[in-house]
Amino acid sequence: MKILIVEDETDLLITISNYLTKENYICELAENFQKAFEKISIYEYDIILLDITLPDGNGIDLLKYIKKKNLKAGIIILSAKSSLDDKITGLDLGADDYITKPFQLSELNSRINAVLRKHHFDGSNVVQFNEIKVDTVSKTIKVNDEEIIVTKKEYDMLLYFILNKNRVLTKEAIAEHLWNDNIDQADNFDFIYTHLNNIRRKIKSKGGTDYIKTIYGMGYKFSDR
Amino acid sequence: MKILIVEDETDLLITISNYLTKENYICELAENFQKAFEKISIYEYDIILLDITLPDGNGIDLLKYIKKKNLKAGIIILSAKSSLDDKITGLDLGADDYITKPFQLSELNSRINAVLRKHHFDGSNVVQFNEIKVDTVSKTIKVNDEEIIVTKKEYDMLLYFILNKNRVLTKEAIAEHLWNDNIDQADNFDFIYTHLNNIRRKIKSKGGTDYIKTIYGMGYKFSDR
DNA sequence: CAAATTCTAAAGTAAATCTAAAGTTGGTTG
DNA sequence: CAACCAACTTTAGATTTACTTTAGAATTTG
Repeated sequence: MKILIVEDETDLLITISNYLTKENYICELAENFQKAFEKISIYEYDIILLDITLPDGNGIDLLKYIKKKNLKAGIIILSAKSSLDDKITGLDLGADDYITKPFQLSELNSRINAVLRKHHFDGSNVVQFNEIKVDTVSKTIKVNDEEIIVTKKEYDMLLYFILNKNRVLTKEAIAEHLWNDNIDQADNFDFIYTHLNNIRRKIKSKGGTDYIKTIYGMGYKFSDR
Repeated sequence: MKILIVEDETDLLITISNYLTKENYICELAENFQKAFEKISIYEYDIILLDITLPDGNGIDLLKYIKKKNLKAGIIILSAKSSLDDKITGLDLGADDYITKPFQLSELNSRINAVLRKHHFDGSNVVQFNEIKVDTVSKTIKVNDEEIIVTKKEYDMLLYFILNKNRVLTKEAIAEHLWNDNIDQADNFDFIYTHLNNIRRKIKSKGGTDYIKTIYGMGYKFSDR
């Protein structure tokens, strides 16, 4: 899961990023309006953490822009004061949750989980596709009710496939979602092959179907047919 | 075990905290409604000691909030007078016990123990997982009926694992539960490794099984399988 | 201040991730 | 349709990251 953190206090920005990275999220950082705007225009995120007060603009405007562009990201507002006005404005404009600084990182984490559940997982903790079940709390995967032991990257990749079933995903899209932007974009993405192969092997080992169809020259499609 | 003490008389607050810290509880303090509310929204506690009369609000409202959020903390009300009304209201709203000021600290301690026993330990003083027995009164641990000598941190950590068996606990979650909030969140939690290693070594020394499974990149899970 | 506990740091080990290269398949073109 | 190239698959192993273990420094406790 990929998160954009928009926050002008650099210390807090780094603290949040370190914590969420340890919790196995892919994090990208924006310390002002301008950078946040650029990133939002270019990349897709699952969650955006949005500080309202930025040195060069207002987070509310970013929120409006996100909603206008109809982006699928869940939005959690970070606000310095428990200002009821800001809170109401934010939630009215379509933010999914609101957290008042200072906050405990574990609290942020559980709110992120709640928003992800609501937004991307149809309200459940388990994302299922036929005989494959992904438990997003214990971060485990079962095939025909037998657990397969997967690494973080394998887990992320399989979840990304299932959440984007029936859509062709290019290697570039996969790389963009599973790695943050300090990876060299000009590189070839051959390392994806290795992870893909591991997932396919592990699913087959429990008698699962290989739903990951190779679309030659295009990418991959996770699908029944 | 982690305790939140909500009490506006600073002297009493400090006195209780000092005493309970010596009794090996992790204590956090809130001297008004606002702070207590913030802490309750953010952290998990095993016990909350709740003064009803606060300068900026009513403890009963906090109690309602705790019950509404369905928090697992046991609640003991501290009340200045033996006001029967407050007592009945508190217990009706789901408080677990009630103690009237002034009280003996040892009396408070035994009430805390009783609530913990009822709430977390299924009514018993001994929490058991196969060949491992934790006696929560004498705070001793037996493996195959032989005592292992553990330090406070080791005792707390093992009890936390057993009470959260079959759940993956991240290093962050462990740190949050076993240390109070003056620990620097940005830090790495490498010191956990040392305590963990000590627990594993001591359990093995009496022929016990190492139920603490390492989930690489995720955390630890105390489990049979 | 002596002893025990807790934390820090560093060396050792294991696992995950990435790289590279050999093998295979599919599509294109003469 | 045969030959070739590009894209994908698979495997081995190099690199990086995460965890384990140990020793000892710093802190707390009696």
